[in-house]
Amino acid sequence: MMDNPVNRTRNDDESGYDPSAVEGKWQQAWLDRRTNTTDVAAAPDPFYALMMFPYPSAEGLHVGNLFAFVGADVYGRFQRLQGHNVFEPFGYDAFGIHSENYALKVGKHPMDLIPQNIANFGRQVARAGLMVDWSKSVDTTNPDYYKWTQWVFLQLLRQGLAYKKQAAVNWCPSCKTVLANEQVIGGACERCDTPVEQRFLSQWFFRISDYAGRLLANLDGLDWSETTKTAQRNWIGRSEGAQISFAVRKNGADHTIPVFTTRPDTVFGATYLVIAPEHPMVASLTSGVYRSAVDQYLARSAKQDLVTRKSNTEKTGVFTGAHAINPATGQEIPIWISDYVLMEYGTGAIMAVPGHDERDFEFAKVFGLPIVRVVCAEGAEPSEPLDEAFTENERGIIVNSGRFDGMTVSTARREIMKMLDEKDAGHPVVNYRLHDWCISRQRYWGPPIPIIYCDDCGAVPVPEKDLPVVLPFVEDFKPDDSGVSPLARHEDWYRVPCPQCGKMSRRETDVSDTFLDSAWYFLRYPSVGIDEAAFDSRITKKWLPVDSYIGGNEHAVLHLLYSRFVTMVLHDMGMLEFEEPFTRFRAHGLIIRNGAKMSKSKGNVVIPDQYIEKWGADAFRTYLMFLGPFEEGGDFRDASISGVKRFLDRLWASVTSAVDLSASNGAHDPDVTRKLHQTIRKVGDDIPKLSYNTAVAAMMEYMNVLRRGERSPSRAEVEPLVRMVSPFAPHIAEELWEKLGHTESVFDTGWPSFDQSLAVAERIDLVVQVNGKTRGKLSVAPDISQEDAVAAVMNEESMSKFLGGMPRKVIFVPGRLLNLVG
RNA sequence: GCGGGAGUGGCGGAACUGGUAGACGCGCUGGACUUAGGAUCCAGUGGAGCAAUCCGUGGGGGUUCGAGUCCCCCCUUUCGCACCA
Repeated sequence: MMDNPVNRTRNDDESGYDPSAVEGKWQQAWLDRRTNTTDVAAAPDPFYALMMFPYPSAEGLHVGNLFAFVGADVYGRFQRLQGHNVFEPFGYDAFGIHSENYALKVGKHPMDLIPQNIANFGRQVARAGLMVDWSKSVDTTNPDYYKWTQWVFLQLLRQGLAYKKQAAVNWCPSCKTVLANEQVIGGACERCDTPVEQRFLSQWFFRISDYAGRLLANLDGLDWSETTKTAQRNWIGRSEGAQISFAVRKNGADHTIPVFTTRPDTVFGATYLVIAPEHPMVASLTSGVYRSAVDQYLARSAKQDLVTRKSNTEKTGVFTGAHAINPATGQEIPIWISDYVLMEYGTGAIMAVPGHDERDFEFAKVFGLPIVRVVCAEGAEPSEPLDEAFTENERGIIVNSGRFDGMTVSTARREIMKMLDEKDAGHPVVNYRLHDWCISRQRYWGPPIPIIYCDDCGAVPVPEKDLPVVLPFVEDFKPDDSGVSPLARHEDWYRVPCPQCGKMSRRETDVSDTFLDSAWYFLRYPSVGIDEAAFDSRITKKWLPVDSYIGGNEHAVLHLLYSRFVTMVLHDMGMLEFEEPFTRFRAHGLIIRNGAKMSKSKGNVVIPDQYIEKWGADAFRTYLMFLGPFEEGGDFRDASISGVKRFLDRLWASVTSAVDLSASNGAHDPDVTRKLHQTIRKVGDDIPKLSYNTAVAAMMEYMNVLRRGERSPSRAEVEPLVRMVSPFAPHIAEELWEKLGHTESVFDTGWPSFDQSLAVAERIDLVVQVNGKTRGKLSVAPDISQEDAVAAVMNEESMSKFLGGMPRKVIFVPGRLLNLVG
C-alpha cells in the first residue's frame, strides 16, 4: 500500500519539536508526579468521565478503540480544565468466548494470554497519552473483581430475579459446543459449516423483562444520544394489545388458550389458532390420528437451529385435531401448530386473522384455511374477496362483525374489548419483546456461577463469605459434546459439600455471560482496592452516577441495557441511591479507511503504534478528532495527518518565538485579540458538544491569524491557545506551558477566560440582497440602522442597479442582512 | 418488511433558531528561499465565461423576500432488528 506510514523518513527541522522526546518526557512526568491520579475520597468537585473498557485482543489496540478513547479523554481533560476533579479510569473486559476461541486457535491458555494482552493494551493506552488513573484499574478476569460479579448474581437471586429454566440453544455437533446466535451463519456453524441444531439446556436467566416498563419509561429523562435511546426503545418493543382467551373442550374438560394480539378489533376474522411447537399444550391438544404428523413436525422444528427457523419464508405447520371457540363469533375454529409462532413472545399462541395479517394470510393460503374480511377500506365493497392481507387500520371500517359493523377500527377496538371483557374472554395487556436475559454459558472462560446443587436442599447459593468461586486452571478447556462446561470434567473442582446440610453436592459448572462482568464495572472503579464491598457506599455516593459515558453504539442494546437493569435492581435493594447509571451517554461514530471499511482480510487496518511512532501521539490524537464529526465517525486518510502535524509545528514555533519576547507582552493587535476571544468561545462551545473537528478547525483559524504577516505573537496571544489545545495534544501543551515558565501542569490551570467585549467586531459585512439574490456586501458598524443601511445601498451603483427604483419592501436582519424587494 | 442515520468541490468535511454555501484541512496550480525539496513561507483554487454575469448542496414539486436547512413525493446509500402476532 502506497501510504504505508513508516516508509518515509522525516528530516527534522531546526525548530526543536521532537514529538517522541516530548511525549516520553511527559508520560513519565505524569506518572512521577501522579498528575492523573484522583483522590477519590477527598475530591471536592468530582466528575466521572468514563469510556467503555475494551476486550484486550491479542492484536492490540485498534484505531477504532483509540478514536473512542481519545474522544472520551478530550472530554475528560476539558472538564478538568473547567475545574472539576476528573476521574478517568481504564480497564479490561477480558472474559468471554472471544478470548477463549482465540486461545484455542493459537494453542495457548487464556490465563497466560490475557495478562500479555493487557500489558500490551496498557502500554498502548499510555503511549496515546490518555489521562488514565492507573491506580484504579479493573480486569474482569481477576478473582478480586469477579468475586463481586458473583456477588451481583447472588443479589439478583436474592431478589427473586434469577431463575433456572430449560431453554433452546444453538449447538454445533461438530465443534461440540454451544454457539451464540451471531456465530450461526445461514444455519451453519461459522467455523466448520456444519448445520447447527437446537438443544434444550437448563440455564440461568435474569428477569429483565420484569423491568421492561421502567427501562423504557426512564429513557425519556436520560441525556443520551437519541440513536441509542431509539435502539433501546425498539429492543424493549412495547406493544399495546389484548390477551384473548379461546375456550377448548378436550376430553370432557374445559381449557382456555390465551393469545396476545395487537388487533382485538379483528377478532371476528380469527378463523383458526396457531400455537408454537414448544407450547405446553401441544401434547394435550393433539388427538389420535394426528399424533404422528404432529410428532414428525415437532422433531423437524427441534432439529432446526434458531436462526434459520426465524428466517424461514414458506409457512409450514400441522393440524392438532383440536378446535377452540372464537369468543366473538361462537364458532369452532381449528388449532394448528407452526414454527412461525414463537414461544418467547406473547403467550406462544396467536389468533390467526388471515384477512388482516400477512403471515396468517400466507399460512391460510398454504393450508386452505378460511379467510374472512372484517376490515374494509372506506367506500370499498365488503364482499370483495381479499387477494392479500389488508393491514391498513388507520381508515378502516369494520365489516362482518355483527353489531360492530360500520365502526371505525379505533372505535371497534374499544367496543370489542368491552364486549370481550364482559364475557370474561379478554382484557387489555401490554407486551414487550424484551426477553429475559440468559446468563449461562457452557464454556470455560468466565466467572463460575456461584450455585451448588444439593440432592436434598436443591440449588443453594454459595454463601457470600465463600466468594470468589475461583475459576480453576485446567489444561483442557476445550468444549465437548456433553452440552455442559469443560468444568464439568473436573470432579475435584465441582464436588463440594452443600453449604446448608454438608452433604456432598455438585457446583454449577456453567460460567456467566461476559455482559454480566461489564454490567457493573463502572460501580467498581472508584472503589478499587476496597475489599469489604463491591462498591463503597460513601465513595459511590460521591462519584456516581457516571457524569459522562462515551462509547460505541454496538452496545446500545446489550451492555447499556444490562447496566441499567443491574443498577435498578441494586437501587431497589437499597444499595444505590440512583437507578440510572449513566447521566449522559454519547455514542461515537465509526472510522473507515479511504472510504472503505477496515478489515484484516483487506489489509487496510490502521495500526496506531506505527502512526504514533511516525507522527507522535499528539498529532495522531488531534487528527483522529479532526477527521470528522466525533459522533458520526469519519474517513481516515493518511495524507491528511500532515495538516495537523503542521499545525502543531506552527504552534511550537509560535510559542517558542513568543517566549523569546521575554517578560513583555509584545505586540498588541486588536484583530488577533478579537480572533482569540472568538476562538475561546467557539472551542469552549464545541468541546462539550463533542464537535471536536470544528474546535480544532477554529484553533487552526486562530493560528492563521496569529501568524499572518510574519509577526511574532505575544505571550498573551499564545498562552490561551496552549490551554485550548491541551485536551487534544496534551504532551506538547505541557511542554510549551513549561517553556512559558509555568511549573504546574497545564491541566490544573483552568480554561482561558472569555471576554465578550473583546470578541465583538468593530465593523461587519452586511449582506445585501436584491429580490432575494445576493448582490454584494457593505462594511458597516454592527449596529447600523435600517434607514442608514438602505441609504448606503442606494448610493452604491453596483448594487442599486439591480433594483431600478425604490424598494417596495425591505427585509432587515440587524447586523446581518439587508434584502431589498422591488 | 420495520426502525435509525446519511447524500454538499478532486477528497475529508464546515454552515447558529431559514439569512454571503464550501470554514478548516488534504490535494492541486503558481511564486519565494534553495545544490535539492517529500522542509518552510506567500498567493490562488466549486463550475462556465474575456467580462458583466450565469449555474451550482441526490432528483422532482411546494412554502418564503430568501431554502443545504422547513413541507410533500421519489432515488441512492449505510447501520440496527428481523415471522414480535
